[in-house]
Amino acid sequence: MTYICTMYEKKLPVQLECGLHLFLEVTSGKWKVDLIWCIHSGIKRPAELHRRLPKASRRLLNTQLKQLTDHGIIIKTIFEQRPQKVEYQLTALGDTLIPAIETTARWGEAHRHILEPLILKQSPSI
Amino acid sequence: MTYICTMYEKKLPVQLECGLHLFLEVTSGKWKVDLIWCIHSGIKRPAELHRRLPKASRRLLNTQLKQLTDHGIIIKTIFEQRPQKVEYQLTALGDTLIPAIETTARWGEAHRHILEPLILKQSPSI
DNA sequence: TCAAGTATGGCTAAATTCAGCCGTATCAGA
DNA sequence: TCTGATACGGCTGAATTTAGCCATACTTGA
Repeated sequence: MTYICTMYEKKLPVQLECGLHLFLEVTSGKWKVDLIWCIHSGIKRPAELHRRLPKASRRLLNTQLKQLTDHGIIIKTIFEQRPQKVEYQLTALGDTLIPAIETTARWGEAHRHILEPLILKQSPSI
Repeated sequence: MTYICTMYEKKLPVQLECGLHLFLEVTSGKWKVDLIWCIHSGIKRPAELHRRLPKASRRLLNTQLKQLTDHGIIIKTIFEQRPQKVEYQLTALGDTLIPAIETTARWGEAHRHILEPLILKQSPSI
């Protein structure tokens, strides 16, 4: 078995019946939505994205940027100048994702006062 | 360390800055959206839900139903008759989730023709 | 009594995602 | 030449989620 770039060959089938599964397949990943949002906001370069999301490891950001690229959400442009320069931007498909993200984000904000304590409870002790 | 019901005590902090993280925190889970949708459609009892989602193990369905309950999305009613009977239904909060789910599902369906081949590619071989 | 339906959870291992260390390469400026 | 900036990915192990086997307890009907 040969892997590229720490990518994992899926052994269990992916669920794609419902459109929402497609949405989750694209957006699930610790920093993916943040990356989409940053790029949408004009933050284009890898180092710049990492400065904006300092809690993420550069390693994982690269991995997820690669996945978003593979899923057609963003596009990577490599400027073959010296020194090398890279920029990401949303594709047309990525642009269509923005309103959907805004909808779910508004839902979360509207119910944050209820959700936050419930999520943080997570009953760790007995 | 004592756990209940195979629940896992989280060791890494949860991200809740953005409202979308709240949405994902609630909906991420292999069968959660399906469960929400089935319950929304009037399928209320555990065995009935399992028949509708035969590819899911009853074990995992129970776990995710418990999490949805803990997050205030559904409510569990136990009828103390013989034999015991259980019914789930959406809470008021759960009801508000439906339009958000519909939005993302519509996004997925609208772009399925592009997304599906890209997701299935997942370059497993070199 | 035996099967089959209801409901539930303990347990182990597999699958998957994430964290973090370290190494590579190129280029600019002190 | 040393430092720091750009960019990238191999590798290991921890954290987390999911799969699947098996056991429990109750009730109804054959």
